[in-house]
Amino acid sequence: MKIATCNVNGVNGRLPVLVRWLEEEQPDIAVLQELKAPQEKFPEKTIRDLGYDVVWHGQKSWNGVAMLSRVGEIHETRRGLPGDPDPAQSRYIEAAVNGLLIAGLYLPNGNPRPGPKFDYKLLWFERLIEHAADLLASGAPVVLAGDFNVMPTELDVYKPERWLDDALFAPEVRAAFFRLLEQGWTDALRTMHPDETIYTFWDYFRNAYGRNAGLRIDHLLLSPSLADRLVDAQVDRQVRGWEKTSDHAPTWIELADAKPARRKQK
DNA sequence: ATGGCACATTATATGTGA
Repeated sequence: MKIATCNVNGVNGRLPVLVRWLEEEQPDIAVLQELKAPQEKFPEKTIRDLGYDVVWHGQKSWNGVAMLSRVGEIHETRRGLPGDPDPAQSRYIEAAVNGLLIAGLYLPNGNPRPGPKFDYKLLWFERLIEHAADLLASGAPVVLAGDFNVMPTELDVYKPERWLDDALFAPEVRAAFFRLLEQGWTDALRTMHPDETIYTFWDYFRNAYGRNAGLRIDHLLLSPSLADRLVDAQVDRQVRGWEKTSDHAPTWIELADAKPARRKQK
């Protein structure tokens, strides 16, 4: 089963890119971020016509998250984090799909640092860490996927020294990411590619994509039972080269089928 | 330190992103 995350940077403005990617790569489950569309303006019919069930949490102008599935119905379990510091911002959606619990998230950018936006990022991160602990404690097979707006290590940023004061690479933000991982989550991309330079984002300026001046900020984190089923993790970096594309490339994992439950011996 | 680009908005400039 292939599970993908993509920050689409405007679901309507970039709908042709999204449709082409879904047709070519056919992810079984996908989470999307930065819809930049109010609830009533989500292109539901286009997505359903491609064979996907879909739920979404829209917001005018900014943020907005969605989940797509072509492997069975989506059973939404929550939208918004418990104790969300600003419920008006649509940044979290969670659902049971095909035997998995999938969380799609869009962590705040947090720039400029210092400032109220950075404080909000840290607060949101703390709420996520608390909720993630509950998800792990449930024992369910969970995928936490989305745009985390964090480069975890120096390997994840083209010029680390230039990003030290940025909200995406600040020490306290990276520390929060590692506190989350230490609960027992597996960073799927990094686990499959331990030493590789692998990015998920290239900005629109200065030919960043052409120069491979990128960042790895989109992540898929796996609960322990799913980490055992991880067989591949990749970035569809070619999508970043298409016309009118997002500045993020789709990122995905492949999970092996769950082992059937052991039958009792007679 | 700045600005480069691109999205959205009861737009024609501004806020936001990373």
